[in-house]
Amino acid sequence: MRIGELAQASGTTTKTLRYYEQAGLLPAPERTITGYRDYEPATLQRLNFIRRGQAAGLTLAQIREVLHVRDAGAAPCHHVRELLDSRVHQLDRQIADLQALRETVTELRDAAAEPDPGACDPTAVCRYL
Amino acid sequence: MRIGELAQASGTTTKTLRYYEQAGLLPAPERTITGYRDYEPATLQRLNFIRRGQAAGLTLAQIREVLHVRDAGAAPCHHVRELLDSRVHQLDRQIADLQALRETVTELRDAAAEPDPGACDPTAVCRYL
DNA sequence: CTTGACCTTCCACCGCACTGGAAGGTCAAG
DNA sequence: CTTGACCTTCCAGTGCGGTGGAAGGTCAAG
Repeated sequence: MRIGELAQASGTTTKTLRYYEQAGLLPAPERTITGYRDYEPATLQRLNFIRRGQAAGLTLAQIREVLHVRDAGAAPCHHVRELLDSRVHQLDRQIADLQALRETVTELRDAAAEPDPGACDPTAVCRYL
Repeated sequence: MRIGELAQASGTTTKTLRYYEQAGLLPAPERTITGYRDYEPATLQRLNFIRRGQAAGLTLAQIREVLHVRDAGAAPCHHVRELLDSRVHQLDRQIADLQALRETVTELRDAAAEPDPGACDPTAVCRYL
């Protein structure tokens, strides 16, 4: 299958597929006599895996590593579990940070909700931030 | 005050101060005869404002706009309130998204917690993701 | 007078995941 | 034979908030 077909089938673009190849996420496919990339249908599974990994918030570098474990013939289950686990912890930290920030910003906003411009110090920028 | 002093006083770097000037966050300061930047002490307030804005998760572009309103002689309170308000909504969305993602990733992780590599389809990448 | 810390400008680069565009080759339909 | 869709490579740019480094000028202390 040609790159355009694969792009359409996987819901991405030809640009992205070439980029993935260059980034080591997709193996270099066979070529036709005239140099066109000729993908195996199984590449679609690989792309779906990449998409699921991205949906879980993994980076392409992390996904690439899993794929390489797989390509080396090993089952990447353990590696995947570790990645997902550290991702959960990272999400917990991010959520907590954002919630704390939300508190702070809400307080600032409420203080600024009924602004009294006359009370502002003209030498300061804004007393509500 | 010279750029190094201001950097130290504000807890940033000379690089960043020059960058802020180029980015329109700091006005071009006076220069000494030999070309050194010579800042007014009030610049420190401005930098603190920038830092508070960043801490609230505002972008430099947003902060710059507030500063420009201020520089034009107006009180930016109203503008600041709108920014903070939209930031709160943005944070709410981000938090909700991350929480949903955390659910999904946790489920995937738990499914992978006791992996059974033998049950894996060797043609797929990993049945746990 | 020299040393070392400080300052200047300018240009390029970081990560991340692409995206755009130029210049040229290939293929199938009409 | 031409047209237009598709493909190739290569180089460069996006956004964000800086950071690194080179080449050169300035200043105060010893």
